[in-house]
Amino acid sequence: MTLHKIHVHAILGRVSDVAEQGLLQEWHNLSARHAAVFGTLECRLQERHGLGVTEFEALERLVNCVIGKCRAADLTEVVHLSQSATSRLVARLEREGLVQRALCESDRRGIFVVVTDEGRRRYEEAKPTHRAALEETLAEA
Amino acid sequence: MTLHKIHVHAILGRVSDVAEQGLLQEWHNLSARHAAVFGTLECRLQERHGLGVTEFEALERLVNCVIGKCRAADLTEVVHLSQSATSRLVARLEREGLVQRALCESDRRGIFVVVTDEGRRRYEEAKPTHRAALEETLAEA
DNA sequence: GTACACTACATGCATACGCATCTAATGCAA
DNA sequence: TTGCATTAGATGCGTATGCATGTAGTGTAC
Repeated sequence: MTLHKIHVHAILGRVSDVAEQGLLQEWHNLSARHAAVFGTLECRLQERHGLGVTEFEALERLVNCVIGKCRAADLTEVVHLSQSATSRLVARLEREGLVQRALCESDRRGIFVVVTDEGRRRYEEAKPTHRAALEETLAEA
Repeated sequence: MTLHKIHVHAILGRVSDVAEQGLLQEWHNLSARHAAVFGTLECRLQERHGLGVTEFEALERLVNCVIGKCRAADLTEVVHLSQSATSRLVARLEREGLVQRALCESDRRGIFVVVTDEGRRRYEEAKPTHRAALEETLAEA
């Protein structure tokens, strides 16, 4: 191996190290940022409105549906949770009277999740808290 | 209220709506991005190395300490978990032989968490998987 | 129509989490 | 020194999570 090749290796090594450090930094930023925002949201929504972040996001999705209902599977994408966790999330929301399960006539395996008036009320109540927390935690970076 | 003031209100209303939508979008991007990266990391590290994401990040912190040990509280910041969750994380790592708890002479309330040789080995083994997953999931956005 | 693969959602189970609390060590003040 | 507030970490408890699986409805191939 020539001296030249050794130098090339050393340089390529450093280049990939730099790239790796960049990725690592990006991931740590993302992670820290997410933890800060999610943590604040969870805390504020819980203490002031008795809602978890995922409960709130699910309600938001439902309220923004013109028909006020959507399939359980649609909620799964919104909350970034597993299918089973989403199922239990809907169960919690139903237990608190914020949504109702409705049969889906066109595909009787599925269900519609429907916001109740109480659900809309709780969502609208919590919305300013949610937005304020976002502004506070996202602005600072 | 004059017509002028009504217009100003309408404009300010739209301005704050736009700002709100921007924040919302930013949060949803952050959330989706985090879920994608974390989910992939968790999956790959678990199936190929039997490590969770937080276990890996804790090991990384320990290995990068020149002295190979740090206080339990230091790990809490790295993993973005509660103090109690960190305590149990250390317990899991210890049960698997990847770290050891050591008395901290200067402050006998605290402990040092020390990586074992096995811990270093498992970390170095998993590192390429971790980096590849980061590259894959962070590059695409 | 029957059989079979597939999909939507529910649920048992093991595990990880946060909160509240406990224990032990520290440090400061009277 | 004694007393008390504070801090580091461990742990009991209730809850949320994911995985694997169960149940029921759909759609297709024969």
